[in-house]
Amino acid sequence: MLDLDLVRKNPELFQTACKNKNIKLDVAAFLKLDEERRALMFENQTMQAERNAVSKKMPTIKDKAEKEKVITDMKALAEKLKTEEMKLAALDKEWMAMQLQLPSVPLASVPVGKDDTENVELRTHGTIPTFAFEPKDHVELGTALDIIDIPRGVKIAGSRSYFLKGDGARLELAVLLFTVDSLVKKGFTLFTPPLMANYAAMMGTSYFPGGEESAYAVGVDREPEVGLGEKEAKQIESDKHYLVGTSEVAVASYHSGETFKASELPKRYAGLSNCFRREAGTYGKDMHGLYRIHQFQKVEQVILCENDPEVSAKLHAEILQNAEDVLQALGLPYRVVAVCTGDMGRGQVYKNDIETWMPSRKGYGETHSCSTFYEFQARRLGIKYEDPSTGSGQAPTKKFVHTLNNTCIASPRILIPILEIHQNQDGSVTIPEVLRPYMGGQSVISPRA
RNA sequence: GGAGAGGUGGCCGAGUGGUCGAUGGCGACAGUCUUGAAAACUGUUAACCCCUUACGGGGUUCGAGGGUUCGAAUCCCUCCCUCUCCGCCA
Repeated sequence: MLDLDLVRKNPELFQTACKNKNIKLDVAAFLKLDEERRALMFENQTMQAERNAVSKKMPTIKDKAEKEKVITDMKALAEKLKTEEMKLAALDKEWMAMQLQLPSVPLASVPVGKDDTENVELRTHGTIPTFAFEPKDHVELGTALDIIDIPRGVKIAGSRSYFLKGDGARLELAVLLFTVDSLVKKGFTLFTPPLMANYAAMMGTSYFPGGEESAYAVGVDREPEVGLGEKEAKQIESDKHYLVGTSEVAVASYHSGETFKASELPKRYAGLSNCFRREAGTYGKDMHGLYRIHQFQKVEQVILCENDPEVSAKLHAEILQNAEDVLQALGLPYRVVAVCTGDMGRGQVYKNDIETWMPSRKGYGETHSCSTFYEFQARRLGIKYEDPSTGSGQAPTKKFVHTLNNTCIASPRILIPILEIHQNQDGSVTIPEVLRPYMGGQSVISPRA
């Protein structure tokens, strides 16, 4: 939820943000509803005030006849209040649904565009490799090396599933651990968070409403046991949890409802987790290999900081650099793009993607996503801090923190460029030097004899 | 899975139908005293929302949601969560 006062005073600002972010919302219609709601609230509160006043007097009324009359009157009032409250509840529901659609306003520097084709390249790093031989793609390489097994993954878990095997699984762990260590050295606190989250966390991080189709829901009726019939498992509404698509959901929610002292900020957090994505609506897209799959592992950076655009901008640059440091250490060429309005989320005010060169795609593929939210998530999550700049004497003003997050590494997608770029003519893959300590000193993955 | 206990303000903990947003304690903040500190004493200490330019007024919140009632922290129902013991288990 946004600062509604801001929306009320600058409707056109938010209408433009809706347009640029491809969000279908009539801000004027929302504000009209907002006004109706407030008017009805005022009416109801006036009735409630009367009821309360009379209730307070009630014990002092001794006269029987008078008491009878008051009770009769109050009965009528209670009746009326009840119907009005039902009206308000209906209005509230509609209001909340619209309110959650409201986007944050992108910074002025964000390019306006309709989708990822209109993202703007900011800079590139590294040299795009050329091969003296016909390079293989990661699936060919991985299959020949017996480190990736997609057909059997599909056999067990359906399309977009895979096994990493042997040195492939070890390579993944090595990349993750190397990344974790690099962040820990920079002062980040590592988390292994819950992989299941409730609605509040999904909503608080602004994945819901809107992203329900992308998340797996768990909390199923156990009755239709396997083998007893193909009756569809029913989801128990009250017991429902969602498999997280990123540890950001849990890590950013970690402090929900809490208030920091300013001296405790910023928080530099890193989450290591499996990530689950239904990839609904991507049928037929990126079907080859390990690019777009349902389950992966990711090291995510999450920052909570003061409500100051300069501070969060600085931290945005910092976590972007952290990811770049990892890519550079792995010897992977990449580029950084400014994500345009149409390709950014509802809550984000600024976003960069890092795209890593993938020979088999003959282009850059998205591997990282670095977002600044300002207070959008913090408002939903209720994360505040005491602003020290409050004049001395009285209670400090509480402000919402700014939140940011960025991928530091996501696997197996990152294995695509690692395998493809570091492949050798004989089908072996040279392990990047920084990963070797995590693989017992091994320097190359070779075909088995 | 079986049995039991419990969820009240920043924390602890009273409160079982009515002037209760809630006694008391702790903590925090401010002041008095003190060279300073401690102690002692005094005072102030919730969040969110609505009306109002403001002063101020009002509403909601005692795990959540429903119900009974003129009136609910208190009675009834459902759910969620926490804790203890037993069982099972990585």
